[in-house]
Amino acid sequence: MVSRAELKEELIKAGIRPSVQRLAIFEYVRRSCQHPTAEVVYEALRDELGSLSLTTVYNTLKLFVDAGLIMMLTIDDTFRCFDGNRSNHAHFRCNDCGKIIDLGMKKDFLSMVEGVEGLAVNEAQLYLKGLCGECKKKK
Amino acid sequence: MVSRAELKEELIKAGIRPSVQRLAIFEYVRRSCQHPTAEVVYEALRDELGSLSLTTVYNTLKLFVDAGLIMMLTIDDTFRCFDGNRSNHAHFRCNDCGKIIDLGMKKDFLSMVEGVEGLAVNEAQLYLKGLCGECKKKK
DNA sequence: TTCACTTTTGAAATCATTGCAAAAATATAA
DNA sequence: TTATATTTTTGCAATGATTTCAAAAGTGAA
Repeated sequence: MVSRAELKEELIKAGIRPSVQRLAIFEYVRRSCQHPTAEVVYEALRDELGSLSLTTVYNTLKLFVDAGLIMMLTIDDTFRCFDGNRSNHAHFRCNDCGKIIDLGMKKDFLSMVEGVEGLAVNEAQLYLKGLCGECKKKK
Repeated sequence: MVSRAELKEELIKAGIRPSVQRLAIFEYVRRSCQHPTAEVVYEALRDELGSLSLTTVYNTLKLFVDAGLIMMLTIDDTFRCFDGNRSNHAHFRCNDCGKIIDLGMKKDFLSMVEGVEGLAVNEAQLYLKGLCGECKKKK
């Protein structure tokens, strides 16, 4: 697991001062295997930090996204969630239980897209939707 | 171009009664080469129809999405827009001018994703973001 | 310590979307 | 046709995630 010191270093490298709140939020999102919303991050850290403002969580997550440290997912149109996993991966959302699953993705998947010449692509998100294994069985 | 009669037939086949509003909204989204929001559809059709409610536009677009007739895009996290193009395609959004561009996509792009076994995938959206040709030049 | 700058905070505002119940339109039955 | 049932549309109010804003707290430099 990535140490807190390494995460701190990473923030500094990105030109972000590692305040207590920022480091805690960064750590939480990076280590989470779920895909937390701002609200979830807030609920999880408010006690640990003694005090925390939801506004800070929103601002900080936006700061990280702009710096390219984490990703914002819009796979579910009713809420935004965040992903600290920086490997090349796709996302699957179950339409029944709402679960979001990470899926591996080959590096050259952009070769599947026609017409990218002339565009400067610097972010790619592949969203798959349907039924997960368990929900498929239930039906 | 698809005729109005064909569009009407398509609604009926999907089990949707082709009211005046529904047909107009369906026609608009299907024929648009842009990716209109509910608001844009509303502004475009309110005069043509004499009267129209924004609520109707929202309800109707949802109806079409649920029936699989059109797609809802969440590529821009600040608004939802709709796409009546039913070919297999990806979307690129320019971070500078906000333009959304359709890109062709090969049919077997799912072969690039690992771990889809066991999942029933029935929708896929590939979102690319970056700078379009014009905005790249400007910089 | 003082000063300038950055970060956090909470309350209020925003705004896209939805809920709801009445009105209008349309289909069905008699 | 007329009466009745069902579907669709409408406008307004409510919702709720996200942002704005200005004040308070924290931090680093001199």
